[in-house]
Amino acid sequence: MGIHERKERERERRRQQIIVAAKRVFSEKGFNKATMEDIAHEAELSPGTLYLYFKNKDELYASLSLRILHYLLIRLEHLNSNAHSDIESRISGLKEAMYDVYEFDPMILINMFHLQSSDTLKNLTPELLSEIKNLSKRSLSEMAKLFQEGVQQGVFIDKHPMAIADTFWALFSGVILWETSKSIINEDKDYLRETLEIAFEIFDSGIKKHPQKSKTPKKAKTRNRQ
Amino acid sequence: MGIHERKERERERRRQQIIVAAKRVFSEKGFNKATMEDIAHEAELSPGTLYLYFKNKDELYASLSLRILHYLLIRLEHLNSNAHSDIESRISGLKEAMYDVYEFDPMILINMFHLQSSDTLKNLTPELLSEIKNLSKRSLSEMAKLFQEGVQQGVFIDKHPMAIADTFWALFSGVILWETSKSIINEDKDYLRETLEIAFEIFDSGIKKHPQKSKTPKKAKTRNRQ
Amino acid sequence: MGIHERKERERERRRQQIIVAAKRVFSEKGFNKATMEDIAHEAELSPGTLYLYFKNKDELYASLSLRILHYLLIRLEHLNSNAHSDIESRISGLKEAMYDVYEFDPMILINMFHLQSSDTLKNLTPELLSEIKNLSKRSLSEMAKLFQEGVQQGVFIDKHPMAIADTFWALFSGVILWETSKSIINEDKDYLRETLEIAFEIFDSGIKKHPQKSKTPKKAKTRNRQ
Amino acid sequence: MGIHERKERERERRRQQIIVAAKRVFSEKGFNKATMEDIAHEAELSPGTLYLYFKNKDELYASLSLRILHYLLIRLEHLNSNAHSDIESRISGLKEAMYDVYEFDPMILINMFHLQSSDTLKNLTPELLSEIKNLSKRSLSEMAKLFQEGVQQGVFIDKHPMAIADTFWALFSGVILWETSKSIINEDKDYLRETLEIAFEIFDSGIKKHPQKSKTPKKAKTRNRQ
DNA sequence: CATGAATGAGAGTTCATTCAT
DNA sequence: TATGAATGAACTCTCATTCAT
Repeated sequence: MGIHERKERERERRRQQIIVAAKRVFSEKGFNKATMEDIAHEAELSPGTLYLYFKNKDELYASLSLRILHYLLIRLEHLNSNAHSDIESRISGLKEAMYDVYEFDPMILINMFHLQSSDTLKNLTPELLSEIKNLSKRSLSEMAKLFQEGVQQGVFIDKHPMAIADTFWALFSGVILWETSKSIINEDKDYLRETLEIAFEIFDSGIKKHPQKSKTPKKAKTRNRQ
Repeated sequence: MGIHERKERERERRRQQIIVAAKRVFSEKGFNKATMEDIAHEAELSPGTLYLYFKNKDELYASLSLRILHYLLIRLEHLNSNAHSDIESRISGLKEAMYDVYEFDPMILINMFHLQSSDTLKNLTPELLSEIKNLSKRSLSEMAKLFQEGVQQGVFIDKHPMAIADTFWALFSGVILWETSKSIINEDKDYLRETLEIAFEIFDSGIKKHPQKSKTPKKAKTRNRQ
Repeated sequence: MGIHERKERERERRRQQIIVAAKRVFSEKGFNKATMEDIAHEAELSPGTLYLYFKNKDELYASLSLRILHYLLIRLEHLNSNAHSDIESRISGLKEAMYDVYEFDPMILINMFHLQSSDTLKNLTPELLSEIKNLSKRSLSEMAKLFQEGVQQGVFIDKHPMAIADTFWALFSGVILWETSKSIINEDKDYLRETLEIAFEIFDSGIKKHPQKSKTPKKAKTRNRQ
Repeated sequence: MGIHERKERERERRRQQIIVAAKRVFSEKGFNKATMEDIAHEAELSPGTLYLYFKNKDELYASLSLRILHYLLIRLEHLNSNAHSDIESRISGLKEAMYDVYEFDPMILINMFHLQSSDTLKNLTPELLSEIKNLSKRSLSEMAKLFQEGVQQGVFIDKHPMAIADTFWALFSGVILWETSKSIINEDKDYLRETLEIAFEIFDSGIKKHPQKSKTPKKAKTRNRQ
């Protein structure tokens, strides 16, 4: 009993040890140029050992994303479980969660965005792939649930909540990738935080119903043009 | 003189021939698994010849982005040159331009977004890198110019136009990457177009000034600053 | 004393357990692709345990042959111990023994033929190697003994009995290897049995003295020529 | 024209250069322990170059057999083309051919016998595999043709010529493998030649019809069946 | 300018073997 | 004695790049 649990714990610790090393190496050398031997060396293990815990390099690479996806999901679930709070404060909770997800591990988050829409995705074990899919889907659903409430309350624009969630997620990932890209090129000040705030502000305002405007103003304007 | 120009033209034609081949191969095999030999074969040239026109694989890879960046810039400049049109229709022209940029070459556009924030960026010749930087910056500036007008006219929220442009670009790239990612995983219907439309709608509405709502407390704050 | 014997017996039982497992794995995966871990798993033991009973993989591999060599030797000794039977029926007993050796374990027999004239042979412990040598030699000697009788009785051709035994053994192994090879390539009907029978028939007839023929006909011919 | 032929010739020369090196390395290190790098080094080429001429190690390994199979086939065809000679002398020509095949390249011949009935066979390109199959089949057929004549003339026993050919080939390969094996183990005198001669003698005599002997009981039996 | 054969470093991965428990 | 996690050397094979022609 105890012995089995201890083994299990140690196994998990080793996995973490490897993941931590992989993160360091990936950050340092870039995701493509890091070798399994580098990671093994960083983890103070032998190359062969890595394969006892991860099927191959891609799986190790992808596993990095799992933790952050888990974290994201937990935060979002927590957000939805506190059902009492009003929509405004929950949206602001959502944004806070996103900041925290970014802080949780910037490198890995970016890595995860890269992972999406790359060939790597296709080489994963079905299990890992479906775990990633599942976590993503559930996280997006949690977001959608949140937006749905606003839509039902008539506060948000009348769009499919899932589409709003997709937009939100796309905006978040887009800002992070683009600002990271800029700071790599320019190596000067990092505008990530500011841009993210502005982006969220625009998004916030954009999903709200603005009675006399939005579509209506267009008509009004159009009328004016005549 | 004439002879020099002809040479120059032929040289440029060869480059294009290679770029076209590279695009085909990258689209087919995925960007990582395409080999220089594949590309040479597709271009009906020998591998060695590729190196007469591109310093290395990364440069060829990155060069693909240049064409699309050029196209983007031209569209945006054109948009701003027709200075008479009102802000609304110019924003809608901007969106149209983005759709066209996507249609221009989806694979390469995604590739370009990947290129951003990847190691590849660091291995480029300074010339190529600065050309990419330059084109990006100019495109973003063109967008900013457009938003700035709205801000000045008091139609758009009172944010730095460059930040709005960054947000817009981030949203655009984020939606494309995320929807592509979803369609790779699920292989079912592609929601790219729909999500992009909703995203733009939200963005549109979000950058507009909506006097009586939501931001009221912030306005208070703003007022205080004065 | 008793305790020592019991230990010895248990040790031997474990060895057999491993050998049985090894046989199964080798048959299934082919001799090269079977791993020590596969075998350990099949034997429901850990990889490390295998090394308590066999010095290394080659030794385990070679040990499989020992059993079949033992079996062969016993059969041959039995054949020679029943000294009363006539030469014809003993030869037919020999052939029967060979069939049975094949049936005893086809995979291992083929494996054994491969083992001969391979590098593996050189990596064995001197003990194991000499045991194999010894068993082979004794088996061949038993065969030779049998042929010798025929030679002494003037029924068989006047050749060194050991050479006849070598020929017999070579014929036997050659047919098995060649027919196996054919059936691997063609995957159609297996002619092993038929070819083996014909081969034995030819051999039978070939080692008999045929007074007026064989060498004599040549002389006859020669005479005719004169 | 000339340029193409020259290239072709040079390509063939390189192939031979590699094959020669492979032969040397295989002989020295044993077929399993020889590495591609060893072979490349021996051929004074780089490892990568080997893969320009052979798909993989197995194919290189198997290609060694092709030359000897070619040689065998040519010898046998030549034997059958001289149709005038009597059966006796043609059989003796066959034996001579076998000796020469052995002399042609002992190592490779043994290698070829090993190749048969091994997993390697299954990993070859279909082309190479079918070339090997084809050459083997044709060689065996040539032998069969030869035996068939003897059968038709009533000089040889009344068996299917293909079965006789199989037996002959099995005997030949069996003797070589067994005698090689013995000489590896004992490192004393090599009896290959002697055993091969005796084996052929026995085979010769064994396939002849010997009217009044040996088979008489069987004939009796046959008669009884009628 | 174009070729394409040759390069050779280096990658991911496997697996026989060891050894602390 | 048995374990099985860890080892790490060694393997095959790839491919961006070069250079003699």
